Amino acid sequence: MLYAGFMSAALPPFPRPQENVGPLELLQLGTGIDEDEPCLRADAARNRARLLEAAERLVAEHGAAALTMEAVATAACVGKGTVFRRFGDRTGLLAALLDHSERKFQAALLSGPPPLGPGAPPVERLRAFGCALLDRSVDKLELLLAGEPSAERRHAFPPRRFLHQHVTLLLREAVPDADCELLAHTLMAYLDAPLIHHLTEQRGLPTERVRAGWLDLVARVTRTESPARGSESPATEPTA
Amino acid sequence: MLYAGFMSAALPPFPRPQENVGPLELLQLGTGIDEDEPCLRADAARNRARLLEAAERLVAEHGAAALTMEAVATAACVGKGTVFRRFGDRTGLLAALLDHSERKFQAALLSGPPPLGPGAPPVERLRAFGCALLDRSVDKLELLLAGEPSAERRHAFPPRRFLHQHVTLLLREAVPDADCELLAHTLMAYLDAPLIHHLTEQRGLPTERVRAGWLDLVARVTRTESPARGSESPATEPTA
DNA sequence: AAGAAAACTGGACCGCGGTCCGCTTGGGAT
DNA sequence: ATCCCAAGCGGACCGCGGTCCAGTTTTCTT
Repeated sequence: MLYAGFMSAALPPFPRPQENVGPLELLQLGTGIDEDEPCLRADAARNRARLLEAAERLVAEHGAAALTMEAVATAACVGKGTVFRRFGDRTGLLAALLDHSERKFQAALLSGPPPLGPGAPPVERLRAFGCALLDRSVDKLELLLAGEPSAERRHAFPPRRFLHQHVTLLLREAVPDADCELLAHTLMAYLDAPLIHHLTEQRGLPTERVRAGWLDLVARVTRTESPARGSESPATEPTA
Repeated sequence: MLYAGFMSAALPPFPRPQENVGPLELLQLGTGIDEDEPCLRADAARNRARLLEAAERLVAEHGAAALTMEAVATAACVGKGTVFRRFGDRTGLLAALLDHSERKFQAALLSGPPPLGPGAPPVERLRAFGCALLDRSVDKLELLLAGEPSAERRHAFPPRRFLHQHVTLLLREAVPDADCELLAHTLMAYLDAPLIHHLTEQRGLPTERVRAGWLDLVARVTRTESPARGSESPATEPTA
């Protein structure tokens, strides 16, 4: 079954899970996450807050992987159906938990100080982007892993699309005659939470090496030179 | 909860799911998939065959995404427990379905004719590798998507590790002074099934463009020149 | 203030992935 | 031929994600 838009082609479980974005084109310039409940009934808003608070507490207590929708509902003194109506599915709930951090990051990209925000040359912004996203991902790794969308939706998820779009734009400035959309996917893939998790937690690489890998990757992809290269050894690779 | 090895740290559901590889070091030189049941009781072997056949039929009939373990068990006239004992979990069953193709591909890499097999210069082998894997992935896309391991296990799965190792080795020949292990992750990420699915089915890119993207990526990562560049336009990018 | 439509609620319900455990069976050893 | 027991078996069982819908609450209209 193919998808026509963002949400599943099948009819949504309820009138509308509310937590999704509008038409696809919107997020091209928007934040990738719609504004906080534009018009939410008083009780609904209260329940939403309760749910988020409960979820946050449960994650802190038992870890994101162990978070169940039912437990959140119970902890918030609310019916299970309410959780799903509000957040669509487990992924949506986890995404909501990440929303704050997400927005902050997006804001920093769009209007923060350089080199992350506008004002610096594109390659420098790319470098900063990767390092910042790396930091953020390490920070929120548990939520990111637990909240990963299914394979079919992964690349269509608004936050990812937003970041991808950002990278694409920077690349177009840096390497105008390349297929920047594809190249952006490559760069984004390097920063994917499951990969970071694998590298840092399973393989035990120091984050410094991962960061150096990003800088090198940007250099290669944009066919520029690494900053500060040649003075230190080129990553020792204690492979196994 | 962190992982100590390949299978979950928790005790396996049965004595041993049988379908996994041995100790991690083994797959460094092995195929990444253990040999066909080295010693399997007659009835067990028969049931295994039945199960695979039934699964294949069900996938052909209803699609891989709709495949349920229970349905496979029923269709094979076998108890549900047997399916899980044999294949560990849904992912394992799907992996078994892909096993044939997997081995063929691995054999081609290890001992097939160049440029895929040994004998060609590393960069050329990388190019061929990507194109071949791309073809294979497009071919088996449905199974690959349906059988994707969970985020935590994804990069630790034997087939992936094997391919990653292969790319790492080629890269070490091509760019000796780079962090080839990380670079290999980047290259592998470009060939990930969910990304290919997104690009070809959701965004509608022609596979030709995706293939060109691979060749360009290899060129950039290895800091070489694209083959046949300059004659055609550099990927038109009909973005929005 | 009253009535009606829309939004929201909660918990019963379903299907599936995965586990458990008492029973069966295959295939050496004697 | 018989015994024995590890390997295998299967289906009852569990928990969770997700759906449904009859009833409730809020808010809009007049």
